[in-house]
Amino acid sequence: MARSPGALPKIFAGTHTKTIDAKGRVSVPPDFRAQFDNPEQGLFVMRTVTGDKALDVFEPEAFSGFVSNSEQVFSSEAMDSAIAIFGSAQKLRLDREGRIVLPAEFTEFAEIEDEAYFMGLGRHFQIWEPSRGRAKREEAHRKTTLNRETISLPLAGPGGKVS
Amino acid sequence: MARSPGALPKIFAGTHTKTIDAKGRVSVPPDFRAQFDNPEQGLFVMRTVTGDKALDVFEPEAFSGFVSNSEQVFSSEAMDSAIAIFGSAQKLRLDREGRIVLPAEFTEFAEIEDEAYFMGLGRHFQIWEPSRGRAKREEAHRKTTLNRETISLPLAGPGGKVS
DNA sequence: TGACATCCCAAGGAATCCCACGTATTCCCA
DNA sequence: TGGGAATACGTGGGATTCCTTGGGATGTCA
Repeated sequence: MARSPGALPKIFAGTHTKTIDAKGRVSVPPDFRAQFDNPEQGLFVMRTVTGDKALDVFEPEAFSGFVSNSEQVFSSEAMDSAIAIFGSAQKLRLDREGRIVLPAEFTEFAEIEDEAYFMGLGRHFQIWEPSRGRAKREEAHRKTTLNRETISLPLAGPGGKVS
Repeated sequence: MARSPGALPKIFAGTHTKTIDAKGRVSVPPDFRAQFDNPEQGLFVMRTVTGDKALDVFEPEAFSGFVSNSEQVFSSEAMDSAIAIFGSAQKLRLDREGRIVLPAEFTEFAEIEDEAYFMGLGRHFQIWEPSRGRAKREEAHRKTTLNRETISLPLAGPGGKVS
């Protein structure tokens, strides 16, 4: 779905805490839903590979970017990343109210119980157990403050648009 | 089979454990079946060549890609690959309920008994003996977490290279 | 003709979808 | 600036669909 020229790229930003009901359903934050190109095509959820107990969530279009990189079916290295990515990912559909059901596999991995913490990360977002997610956010803010001189943040202005 | 421009590529993702009944039948996960272009054309199953005790499963369309890659019939290397791939591959049909019967040759190779562990890998998927498959997945996740800095994960999203 | 494999049909269970209500927020107008 | 109304959001439950599992019937090969 090509964006019209000049339009702003989608951005997932901010954090939202949502409760999980008895059936395991969670409302995806409206702010995030508004960014989806095709809400009816669902979302891909996977366990992060950063060592955190969190879940990465992508739109299908973004997630499909992983496919091209794993063409070499018979290389063990490519196999490992393919298993880590696709083996742990699942496509979730949203109901009419914009809710998803997190499979037990994911809630167990992220140690999520009755609340989910949504955290926007620009092109995609994550889901955390609330206290863990909040702690991560504070820590990241502290680290970035300390290292601000050495890391390069592409804070380019409106001129630096995405390809 | 050219996909219409802009359409999303099919993706096999996630893992599913399925029981094998007394007749040797296994339900292919609905998530996977939904991806098939032509379910009535069956699937190609082969033993992996990665050293794992697992089975690779392809759609006919994807599997036919191996044919062009093995044109040089008279090189001994190509011969070996051709034998490894086509010699061990078998076409399986799905019944009306989406079940397949795994020939003894395959269940013996993968040491599968009464349960099959389906693991999506993007363009195709694999079948494992459950405990072995789960272990593989955990190991792959661990390795990928450790090596995430050196391997290229296109976390950039759609803006990255596919304009 | 017998044994085996494959196909077809039926029923139970579980997950999903859809609809309706209560609440909170926002927008508009006085 | 305050109040009222309309909209959007969250929540819960009921109904429907899908999936799984098992068994029987048909066709095939030895």
